[in-house]
Amino acid sequence: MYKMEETQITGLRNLKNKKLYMQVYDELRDFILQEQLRPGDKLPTEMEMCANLGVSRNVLREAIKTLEITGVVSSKPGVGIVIQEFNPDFLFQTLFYNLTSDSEALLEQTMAVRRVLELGFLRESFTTLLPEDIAELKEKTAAMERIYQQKSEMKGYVSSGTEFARVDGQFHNILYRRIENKVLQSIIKAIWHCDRYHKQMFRLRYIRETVDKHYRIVEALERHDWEAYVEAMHHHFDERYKHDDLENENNEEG
Amino acid sequence: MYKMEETQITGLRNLKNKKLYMQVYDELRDFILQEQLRPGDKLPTEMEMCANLGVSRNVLREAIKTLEITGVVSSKPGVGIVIQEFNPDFLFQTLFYNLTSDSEALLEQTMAVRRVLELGFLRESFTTLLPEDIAELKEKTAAMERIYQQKSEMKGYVSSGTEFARVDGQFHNILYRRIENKVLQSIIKAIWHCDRYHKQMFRLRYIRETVDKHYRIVEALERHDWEAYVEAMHHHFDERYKHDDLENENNEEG
DNA sequence: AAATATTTGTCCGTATGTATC
DNA sequence: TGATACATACGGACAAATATT
Repeated sequence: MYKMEETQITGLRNLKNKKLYMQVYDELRDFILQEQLRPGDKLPTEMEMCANLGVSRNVLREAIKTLEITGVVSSKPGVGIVIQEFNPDFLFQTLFYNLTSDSEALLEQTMAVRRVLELGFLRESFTTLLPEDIAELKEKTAAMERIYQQKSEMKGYVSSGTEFARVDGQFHNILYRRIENKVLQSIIKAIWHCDRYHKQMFRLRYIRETVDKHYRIVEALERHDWEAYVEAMHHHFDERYKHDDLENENNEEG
Repeated sequence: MYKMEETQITGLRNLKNKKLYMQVYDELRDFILQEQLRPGDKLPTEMEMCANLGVSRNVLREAIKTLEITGVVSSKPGVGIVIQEFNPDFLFQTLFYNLTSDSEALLEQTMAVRRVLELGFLRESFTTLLPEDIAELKEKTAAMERIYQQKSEMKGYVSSGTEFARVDGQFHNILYRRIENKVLQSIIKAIWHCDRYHKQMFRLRYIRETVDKHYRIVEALERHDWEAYVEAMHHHFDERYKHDDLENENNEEG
């Protein structure tokens, strides 16, 4: 069936300063890669792997459970250990977990990366966007406008900041979704998740400006005007964090 | 000292469909958040936590080891389990791990992201680099040259492709390490981890060209010539995947 | 400097529950 | 129904690393 011996580093304990369960974890990931295991495929049984790697059941399980908790595999009694479809849930979850705990700086660093990425793929975005995408972008901008109206009238009773961030995320997702690049899309998606936690998101003035910026982007795209698109996108990012003065208009929702 | 009882869900086994080590993992993360543990703070000892949570040491360790492998804590014999500074390395590593296991195309998509990121932060790289960094870059290039020499003489018996990738990764890490952006650094690090699996890495001609490109980059930096640096970096990335013709010079090592 | 206590690292054995045939 | 294969969970034991006295 599976021959772990081939890809196995003979003598796992060669790197003696590294802990065993770490080595086993690395080994297992390499094994999955090198055997090109696909979702649905099964790993050897625990006992087999213990024998092949020459480690105890405990050590192996500490590695396997890490794979399971991070979503790489799923193990069931009586069945075995099955490779799972890639699921970014764990990534996002831990990213927020860490970003929310402290470090405002990290959030800004993340935004700097986002800026470079989006601007770097601007031309590809422009050339791959379809008319239906632009229509959808217009729709999303309208949705943003509605959220703004609700917030300004009802003083934040109805729609939350995270709702606005969600639509904002969808907008940028549309911009880059025609580009055949899962990595780019994953990162943009992940970064959007962080964005939800940005305090700016709950300020009325920030929302107003963001909506306007998106109008400008959509207009440029509708005219199919490359220069204007570039300018609108730069405006979108470069003006974003200029307003450090606090307003305290809308501080509902934590 | 630490009072785990307060944040503990009384009766951990209430959610009977969920596996114990999963529950413990969630429990521990909540505990860290709720107690507001900062980097350097210690968790209770394994035995204490076993008692508080009412689980065996094995189950607890499966959760703890997940926290350790994902970089949340670090455990040492005689010391205990210490909260670590947030480090997104693991997240991006698993992100790219999943993406590269999908298909060949994704590897190129990853490189496209890398190109945009590195070129996007080029100016910041240039302005933050110190003389000692440039010296180190020169050193790394010399190391690459040595690997090339070994490979061309011994036909791949000595140094592996992954060894070359490692040095290449170090080179690019140096370029961007002075920029205060952990996210950027993590992505770059993660990407060269993927690079190890790129088939090009085992081709002699590719290595030769790569070494020359790095020479060019170092020279531009030594002259402190911004224009030349930009050109050298563009050359580095844009020429990278032009040679799709196979040579089969050096196909050792899987 | 040396002995001792503390804490994690690693291994073993056993019983239980679940899926498959 | 029974038998088998497999993961889940528990407990005990000793080794190794570190801290403390």
